[in-house]
Amino acid sequence: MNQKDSSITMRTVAQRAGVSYQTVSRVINDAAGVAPETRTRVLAAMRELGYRPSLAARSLARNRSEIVGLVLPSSVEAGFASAHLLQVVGGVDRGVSDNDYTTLLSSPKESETELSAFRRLIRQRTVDGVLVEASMGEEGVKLLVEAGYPVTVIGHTALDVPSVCPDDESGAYVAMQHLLALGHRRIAIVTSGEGQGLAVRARMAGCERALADAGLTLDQGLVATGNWSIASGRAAAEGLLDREQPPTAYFCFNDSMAIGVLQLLRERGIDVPREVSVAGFDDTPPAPLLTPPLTSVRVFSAEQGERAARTLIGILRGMTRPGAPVVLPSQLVVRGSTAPAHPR
Amino acid sequence: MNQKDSSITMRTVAQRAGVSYQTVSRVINDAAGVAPETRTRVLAAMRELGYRPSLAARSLARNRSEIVGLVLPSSVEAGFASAHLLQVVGGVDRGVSDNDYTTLLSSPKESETELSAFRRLIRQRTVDGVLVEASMGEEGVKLLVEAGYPVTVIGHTALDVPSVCPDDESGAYVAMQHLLALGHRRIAIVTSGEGQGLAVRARMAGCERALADAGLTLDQGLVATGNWSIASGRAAAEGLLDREQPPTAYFCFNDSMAIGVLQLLRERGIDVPREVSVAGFDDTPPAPLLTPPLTSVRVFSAEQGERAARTLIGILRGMTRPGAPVVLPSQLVVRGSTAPAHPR
DNA sequence: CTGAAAGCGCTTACAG
DNA sequence: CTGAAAGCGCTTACAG
Repeated sequence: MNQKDSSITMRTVAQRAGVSYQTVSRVINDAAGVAPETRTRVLAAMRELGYRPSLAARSLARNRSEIVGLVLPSSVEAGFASAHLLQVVGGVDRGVSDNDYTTLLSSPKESETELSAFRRLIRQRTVDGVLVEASMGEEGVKLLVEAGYPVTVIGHTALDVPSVCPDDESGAYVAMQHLLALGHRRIAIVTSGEGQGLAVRARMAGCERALADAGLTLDQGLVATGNWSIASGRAAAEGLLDREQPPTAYFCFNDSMAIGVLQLLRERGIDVPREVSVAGFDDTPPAPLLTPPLTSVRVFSAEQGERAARTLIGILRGMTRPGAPVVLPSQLVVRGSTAPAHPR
Repeated sequence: MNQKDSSITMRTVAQRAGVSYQTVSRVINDAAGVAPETRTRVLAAMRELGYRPSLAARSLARNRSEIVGLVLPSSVEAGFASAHLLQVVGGVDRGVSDNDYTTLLSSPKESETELSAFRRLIRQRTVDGVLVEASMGEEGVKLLVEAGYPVTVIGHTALDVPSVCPDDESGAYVAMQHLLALGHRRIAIVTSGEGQGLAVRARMAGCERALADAGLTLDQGLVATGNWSIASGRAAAEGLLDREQPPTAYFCFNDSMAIGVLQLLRERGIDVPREVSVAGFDDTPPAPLLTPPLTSVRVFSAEQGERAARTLIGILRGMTRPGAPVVLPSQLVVRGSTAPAHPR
């Protein structure tokens, strides 16, 4: 039997319960003013018939769908980011479905610009609001806002829309403090010039605060700029090793660049962590598997997604006012790649 | 201006174009029998007004939504699988949106059973068909089929539903052949007893075929059974090392177990690949980063998702008959963890 | 080739 | 507390 298009509608239920179908609607929507006895009868009829309301009809009548869009970068070249993105997806879906909403996916087609994912969502008119992963950029967010959609960003944004982001500043602060506490004084910072500008700035601020707390200031000569890739981490290390006084520790703003640093140090015969310490950021799945296992800053991606979903739905329901960014704590995971500074 | 609930409906467009709104409908649906001149006028009106049809209304009237569901395991503990799953998501979304469908996500809430993801989808009645990732199991697929939904499985299934799966048999065959060609004769196989039964069987069959081609047969004493985890890989290696004639190579049915094997061999001071070779399966992101980089069998997850999406939509459109499983080729990626057998 | 009618399955005021 | 009416924005036969 094909239950799917079984024409068990509100009418069927109403007949069986001996009421009008409007009353069935009331029961479904928990509207006040239904006699308890009637309600019971209707609920029984619904159960017996296996009635399931049509979302399409409901959406049409109410002018909302209880579906939220989720815009993500295309996964094709996600690489390491995959763990983060998938956690975000999982967290979002949890937050969304716990609130009896549903998640509609939208990522850009390869053949099109990144904005296509946003345009498709707008064109379809099927979602009530949209969650946007920060690396999708801000143009699309603007389009959504102009089109009248409530939006929540998962990650950092400079726009005036609600967002849920990790505490990059204190994550970097704690990592830097860790290296300082191990006695390191020449700590290289491997940052990136591409994308994620706000996160980079926050991390840098955390570094400077830790240095300041230790009575030090940032030595620009120890700052190298990569592009998040392993290769750029290698290049950064290569440049820094040429210094008269090479660093005794490297703090990289993501794990990939830390991996590049580790690779180059190994090739140069420099032992980590005995001679030099290395720390990363993001705590990606490979981190614990490297040789040595990588000390890194963990961000809670699933929690970010879930909080963002709850925030958005709160706004959709008129229960929350859009407010300041929600900042979730990050956490330093200490592993074998960091150790006390080599006594000179 | 809030474009979202702008009441630009078919009526508005019709007025502007000076036709009835049914004619607008015809134009939108590319129905035959509209005067070219009229069509042009309607299209112009649509563009000028920025008209976007309501998916909800259309779904209600046509009794289909052009939305497909995607059921995935919850990502909370996905770990390495995350790369595979995210690739699947990306591939699915590509295949789906290229066909002007949309992807609705459904993964089980933590608090509920795995079946909840399926039940929610069925209850909501909002999708036309469903894509199911194989690790979700077969119970849910049965529920969907009973409820009348066309289903396509991404991965292996014993059920009689369309599916798209990797060629595990030939992947394992090629990996085994690679080890044999390197001169290995005592090759341990580290398999798993949990889940993925069909994939395991296919991989085992591939191993046996490679052995047979080399005039050998499978030595059951060299088969160890883990549970996909790193720890179980370690345990497997530990057991095998105790043999009088320990293996000279390990072929593990996933990368995690291969990582466990690598870890244990290192602790025992056994050099990979000089003394012993190790190969994995799945080619997860950490594989190239290990010490030594891991030889592994790559499966094309994004392609699986995309093909599955196209298959399902073909069926929904009545253009494809559900047929035999689509089998996508796998590929051996040779890296530093495999080398010629140590001459005795 | 185009218009008028009926209906998809709900919700939302409006009476009573 | 419950029913009858109108409408959400489309599609689908049915006339002409």
